[in-house]
Amino acid sequence: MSHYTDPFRGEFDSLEEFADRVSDVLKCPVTIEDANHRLIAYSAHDDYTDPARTATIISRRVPEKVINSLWKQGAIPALLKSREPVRVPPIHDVGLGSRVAVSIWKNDEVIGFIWVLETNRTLSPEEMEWLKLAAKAAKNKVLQLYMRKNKKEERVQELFWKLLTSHIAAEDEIRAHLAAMQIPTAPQFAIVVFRFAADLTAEMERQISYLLQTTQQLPLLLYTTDGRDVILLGAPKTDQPLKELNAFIESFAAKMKERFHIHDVQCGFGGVYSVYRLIEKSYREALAVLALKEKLGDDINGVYGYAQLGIYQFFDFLLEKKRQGDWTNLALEKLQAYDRKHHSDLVKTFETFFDHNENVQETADVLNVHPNTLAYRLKRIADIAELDLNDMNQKIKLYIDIKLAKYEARG
Amino acid sequence: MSHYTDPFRGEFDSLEEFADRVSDVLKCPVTIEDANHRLIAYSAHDDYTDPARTATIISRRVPEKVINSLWKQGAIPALLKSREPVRVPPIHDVGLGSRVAVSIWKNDEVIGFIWVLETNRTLSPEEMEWLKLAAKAAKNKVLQLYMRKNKKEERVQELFWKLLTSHIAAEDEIRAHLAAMQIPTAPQFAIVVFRFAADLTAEMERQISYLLQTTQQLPLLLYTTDGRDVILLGAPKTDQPLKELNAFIESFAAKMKERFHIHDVQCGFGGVYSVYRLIEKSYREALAVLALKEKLGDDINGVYGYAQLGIYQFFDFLLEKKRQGDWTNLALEKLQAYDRKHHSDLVKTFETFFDHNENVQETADVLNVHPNTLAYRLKRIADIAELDLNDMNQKIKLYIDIKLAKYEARG
DNA sequence: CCGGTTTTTGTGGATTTCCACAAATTCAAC
DNA sequence: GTTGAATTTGTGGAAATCCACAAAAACCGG
Repeated sequence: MSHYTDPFRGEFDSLEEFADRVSDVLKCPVTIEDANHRLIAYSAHDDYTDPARTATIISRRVPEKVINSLWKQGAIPALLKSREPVRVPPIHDVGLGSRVAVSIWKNDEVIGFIWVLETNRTLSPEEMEWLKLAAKAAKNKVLQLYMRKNKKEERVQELFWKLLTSHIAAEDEIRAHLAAMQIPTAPQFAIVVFRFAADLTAEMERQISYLLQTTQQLPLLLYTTDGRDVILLGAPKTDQPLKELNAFIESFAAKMKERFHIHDVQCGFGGVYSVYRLIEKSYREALAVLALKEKLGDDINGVYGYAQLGIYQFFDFLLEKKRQGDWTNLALEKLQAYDRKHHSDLVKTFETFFDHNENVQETADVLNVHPNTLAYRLKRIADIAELDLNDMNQKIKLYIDIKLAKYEARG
Repeated sequence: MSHYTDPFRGEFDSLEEFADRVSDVLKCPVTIEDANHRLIAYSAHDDYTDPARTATIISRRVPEKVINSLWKQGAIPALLKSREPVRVPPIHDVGLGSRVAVSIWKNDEVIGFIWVLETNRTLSPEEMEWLKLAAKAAKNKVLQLYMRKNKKEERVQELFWKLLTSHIAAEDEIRAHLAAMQIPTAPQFAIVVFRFAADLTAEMERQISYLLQTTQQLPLLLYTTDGRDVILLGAPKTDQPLKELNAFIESFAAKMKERFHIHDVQCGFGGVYSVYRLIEKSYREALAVLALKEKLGDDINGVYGYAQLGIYQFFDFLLEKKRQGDWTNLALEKLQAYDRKHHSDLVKTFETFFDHNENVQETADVLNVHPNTLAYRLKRIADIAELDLNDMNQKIKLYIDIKLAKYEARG
């Protein structure tokens, strides 16, 4: 291949025009995506496209399950490593026909992809080389798009921070701002905060941003970072927002781990509200979850939502009162005294029992004792602490005091 | 009987001497008690006494069960009504032989009793008249005793109020004061407060005092009144002080009702402590129980001890926070919204379920529904409120918030 | 009034709890 | 060490819970 045969020389008005040109040259449908698999342009006059391409064009982004399978299959990792074109065999599960892709680079960074759908032909090695040229030719156009986006992004971030810090009080004004920036309104939303082990590097930010952009589980309205935190405004769309948020977090964490080998991610989210004025509150609550996780560790493992913190929501408050003095639980003190004297584990037994929803079997398993042993200990606890095991109220108080004591010891 | 045959004329050095005299005249063992059945004097040279009398002399008070049976049998009510001697047939259950008694009066008030044990003879009508004379003759001596007691009583009350209001801080000083007044120290104690419907009348005070003095279930170290409150310093003697206190209260209230027809008695007691400095705290806690009872009514029926208040202990505190704002429970709000819209009772269902210790059967009975209905509703609650029914923590939070809402509505 | 949804009640069976009692084991104090 | 008390484990049967599924009843919007 000699340089004077480059078919992508010259100027193109738009990336659409460019896509059509590539399509003409290779005689295949062509799609151009940005680094986050959002559709930038696609060739128009194509006779055949597979379901995956159709879905991509309709929703202006690559469906998440397609992205997932391309990660699993290895195509995306390969494209992120090398400038060479990659051929992907058909993946029928997700409606992918056979295709060839190449990544678009700027310096050491991938800023987009060109996908060529091999409808009823296979690209020759020479055509593969042409594709590489196409990727180089696309670079500047894609970059321009980036610049424009970044400028807008900056303004959006500024707005987001104003919302997070309650700088705009009037609901109408907030709505006006959001509309001006083309940010859709949502009937309900919550702030989600991911906290990483260390301050975010540019590399990590790119990876996180990539994951967030490609995730379609939870609509994300806004996004920013702060030190080691990533802050999101998520907008659950079902009437079970907590479940949705939890699922999103789990899957995000899992993907961070398996795709980028980043393990140490904590997460919390605040209350789900429908008034934008409460964004700041949701943010505070998300931070409260993270602060509690730091302290309580195991006790609230797997809990991300402020709403699911349960009694821990007001622990700081109770602790304050406890420190003021006049907060005693004689029952607990007696149990502790007994434990100390007889090297027993009554307090822990009770705590575990409640941690496991008063389920005898489960608790006995966790403690490695016979269920009857557990029953015996509970009766013993009732005697020693003068606790009526049929009185939920008293049991709750003891449980809270046990947790509070732990909390106090740490906090 | 002519007046010049009165065998109890003249002076007696002491009540003991007087008792001996009566015993000589009637040829029977004689016991003199004050209005509260405390032993004042008894005749010495008796050949035979029944177990009840022995016990009375040993412990310097009439055993409670003897008093109880004399109330039931009717002797004491009769003695309180009339100045005539009363004959009591043997009550073997409590070791009482046949005896005759007469009350000692001052104006319209009974200030003591003379008991004559009919060992192996029966008093003749004439002797019965002599007994009446004996009662009259005893009056002044008994009164003197009262005066002395009252003076001491005043000083003791003053001390008690100092303790209740934390006017003496040093433990040693408190002990010294108590010792100076012959008040025994106790390893543990708590303040008990009975609150009546209206300010106490002299009449009621006498009745209450009577009951307290004759009660031997719970050792009472100190006693005073304040408006409609009766304040006690009780000293439980077992290692299950709460049970002891509860039993005492139940029995006190029952006796107030059946003997004096006083129904409207509320009661609360504070924490059980072993340091006198904490008397004031226990008092505050007892008052807190009463205040909560006023507000919560049914919710803490049958609860008297501060320790058994459970979560209500910190309800005032939480309410304060709630009123400051930023206290929301979306789960509860959703349930309430659902209830309003569908005229259902999900919130009440959950509350009742927890009130009854998560017992399905019991709750279903109380709500008059099929157990499966309850199960269905709970599942519904879990869906609507996005509540994990296996997570005690979340359930507790919801329960607290439900109670808190009720509490707020009232308080 | 209809048709569909929600709610209540019913049935049956596997599993779990509850309870009382007994045997085995551990612990502590003398 | 021995002894007695406290603790753990075991057994068995009655009762309760859990679960899935189905029929009946109540409710609601058009």
